[in-house]
Amino acid sequence: MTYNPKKIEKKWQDIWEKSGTFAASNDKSKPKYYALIEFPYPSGKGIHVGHPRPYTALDIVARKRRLEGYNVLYPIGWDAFGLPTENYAIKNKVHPQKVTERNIAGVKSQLKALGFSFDWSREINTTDPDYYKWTQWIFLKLFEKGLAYKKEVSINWCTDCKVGLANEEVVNGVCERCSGTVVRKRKNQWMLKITAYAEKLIKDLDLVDYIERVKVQQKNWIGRSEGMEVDFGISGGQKINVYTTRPDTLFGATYMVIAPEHPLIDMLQDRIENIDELKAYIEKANKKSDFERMELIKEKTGVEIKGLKAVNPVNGKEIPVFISDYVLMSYGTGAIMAVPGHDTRDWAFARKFNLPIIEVVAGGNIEEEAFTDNQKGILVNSDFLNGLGVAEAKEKVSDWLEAKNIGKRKTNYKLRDWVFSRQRYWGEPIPLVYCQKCGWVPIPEDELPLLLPEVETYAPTDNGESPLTNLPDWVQTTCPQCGGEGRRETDTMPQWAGSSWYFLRYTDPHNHEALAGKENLDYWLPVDWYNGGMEHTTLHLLYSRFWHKFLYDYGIVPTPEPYLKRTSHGMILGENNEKMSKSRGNVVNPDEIIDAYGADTLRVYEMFIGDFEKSIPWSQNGVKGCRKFLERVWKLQNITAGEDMFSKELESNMHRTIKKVSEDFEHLKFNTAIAALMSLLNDFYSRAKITNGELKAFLLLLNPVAPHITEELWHRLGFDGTISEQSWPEWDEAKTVEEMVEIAVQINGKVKQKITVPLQAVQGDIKTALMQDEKICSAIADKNIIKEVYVPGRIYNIVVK
RNA sequence: GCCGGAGUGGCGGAACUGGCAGACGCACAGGACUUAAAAUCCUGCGGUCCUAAAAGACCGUACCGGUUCGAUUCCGGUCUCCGGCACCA
Repeated sequence: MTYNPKKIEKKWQDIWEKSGTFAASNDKSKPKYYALIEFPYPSGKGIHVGHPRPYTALDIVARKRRLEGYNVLYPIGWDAFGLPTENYAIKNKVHPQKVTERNIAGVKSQLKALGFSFDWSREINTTDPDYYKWTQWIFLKLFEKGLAYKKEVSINWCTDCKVGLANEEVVNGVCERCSGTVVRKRKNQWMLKITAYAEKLIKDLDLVDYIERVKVQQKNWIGRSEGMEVDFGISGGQKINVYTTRPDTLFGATYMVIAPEHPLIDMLQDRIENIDELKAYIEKANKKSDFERMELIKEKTGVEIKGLKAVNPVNGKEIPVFISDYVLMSYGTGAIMAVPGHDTRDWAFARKFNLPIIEVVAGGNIEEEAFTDNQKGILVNSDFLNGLGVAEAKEKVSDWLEAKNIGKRKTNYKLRDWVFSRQRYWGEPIPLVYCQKCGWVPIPEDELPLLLPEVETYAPTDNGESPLTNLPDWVQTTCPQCGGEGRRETDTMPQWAGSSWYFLRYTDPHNHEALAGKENLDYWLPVDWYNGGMEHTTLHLLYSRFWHKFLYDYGIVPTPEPYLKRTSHGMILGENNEKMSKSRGNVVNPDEIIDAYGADTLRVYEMFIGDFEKSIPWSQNGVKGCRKFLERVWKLQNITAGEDMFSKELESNMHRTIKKVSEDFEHLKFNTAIAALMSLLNDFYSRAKITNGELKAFLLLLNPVAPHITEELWHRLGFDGTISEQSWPEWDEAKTVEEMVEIAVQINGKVKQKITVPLQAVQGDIKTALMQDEKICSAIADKNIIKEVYVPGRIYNIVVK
């Protein structure tokens, strides 16, 4: 009779598994619901208590949906390529596949002990050739459409991992994974043209229900801006094309700046008088790492290009041209017109180099700082623009420039193409062959998957090439197109590849003919609810939306967006309020909590701990409190219960709680849902007797959070079947209110008395009652009533003087 | 610097659409049970003042001000913390 979670949890997990309780059905007549969590990386250290938080949240949603009659897909798999496994393999000389298998087994048993209602029959693994065959296949489709291309680019190079990194993987100028120094390195890399989808990736955010901060962060990352490209002529021929979002300030352009890498310098070097000085500056700028560049932000540097003058097209004035590394080659045209009066950076540069600062938008004090407000200002010193506001001036000057054919409107994005090559072993091989005659040629589809070959050492070569280059027999091949000599690509794909489409595979995980069958994709997509970490907003979430959009345009998937709804959870911190990590020694392992208190306790605690969207420190005492709650739930089997209805006394509380829990589960408010269940339980224990109907409803409401104990009690109380095959309780709105309500009586807004009145009472009734109340009468005795406010069911406020 | 989000008891946190601030839980204190402890159950628990006690009064949701019969909630300003971006023209 004592509550022994160890016994009952294992028991029900076995029953669920044997009877396939949570397997998604292929019966497509039922309405579907697709709930998704970010599939875990199988780490050798296993999971900590932070991982189950989002899994439990969507497990609640999935279980509730099943009780509501949906055919639910709640799948799980492994995002198993990646550096930690590879580094372990290098160090211990084990095949990463072996390491991966071992790690998966470990994490799998941890997850199984938590009793999630995953459909394990659809388990996938990104390192499984049957899976990565389709990752490679998608890459070939991208290549076919010209969205994958190889280019020598300056990439972020981690000197420790010896690997190229995407911009998204560089955090504060250092490597996201190992905190190693990141330098710029020129390398031939495969790139994916995510920029081709920049516009759609912003616009289609209107089609989806993502929490606002995710949308905002994605928009900022893509960084759309509208402006103009304008030509400035150069004395002696040639022109410089600049990009600006403030064409209205054209009359205030007093100099120009081009990026150190700008091709114009090479092109015009004969006409440049101080070419040596420029070259010295360029070399210095090149050598700066990103980190140094950031450090030096405050101090502007640059060199004037002697021998060249530019001409401002609106007024024909000659202005000097500089090179400076505050202008980036990778954005816009790599050249700017500088308007020191109305741009902070130009202002600082102009001050340092003693360049004229002209006010063309009145409203600030350009002696003190640049005036950048584009709402309030009025144009001055600007000929035909004088007197206009910034917005009108922009329009007018843009039309003027376009009419004269010296400028055109242009939209730019901060988003860059995705560096897709990694010089590492543990990733999907890129299925292309280089042929002298034919260039890059895809290997035939029927030869996919291109398997990762066996190698002796998994470490990259000293000059930073993939270890696959050490396999001449593998690298040497024939060109699939002409049959001549060919060399295989030795770079592999980044970890983000496999996770960019995994949710598609879940709909049909064993398909050998396609990444998933059309009828399955049509039925299951889009994902109805996807929960994941904020840290993936500009990485995985953006990448997978890009791939999905591409596949949509290709006609493979039925929806323009992969995920209908996206939410995000807060981290669970260590008890010392710091991020959980081995080095801080504050990691809590779920196994220990399950062993000491049970999986249901852990689940309840993680949902009750606080606001789901906020980070929160772990508290061992809080866990104990949740165990205590379940102990009290367990004792419900001793309580005397009668018929199947709700009793008169509890009726409105029952309906209110059903409503609250049902709604709270939909809005990530798991903490208040559980609080409501605790209150209801307290109410149960304050009664002499409760009914079976009340017991059943309570167990059903608690079931998604604490599935094992509720199954067991359902069984012990002799109710029919298992709880998992029941229906979610319904509430009657009319019955959620009490007949008698307590209202607060205020004098001048301060509560002086409380009275209980029928809900339907009108103001007159209450006034009559109040006039008989001693306290109220004495409080207003010698005063005049100025006003009375009655809010039915809430307050009655008497204003006196 | 820019863009988001947040500041409520000793702690985690509640509070509908402007309507009784502090639900629910933790910690703590007192009591019951016990040889004892644990567990369990009951009671109390924002602050200050007043009272023998009860009752009561005032203050209180980061800070300053405003709107309102009434503000944690709305408006203006300030401060602090967290997350993201960071020379993107």
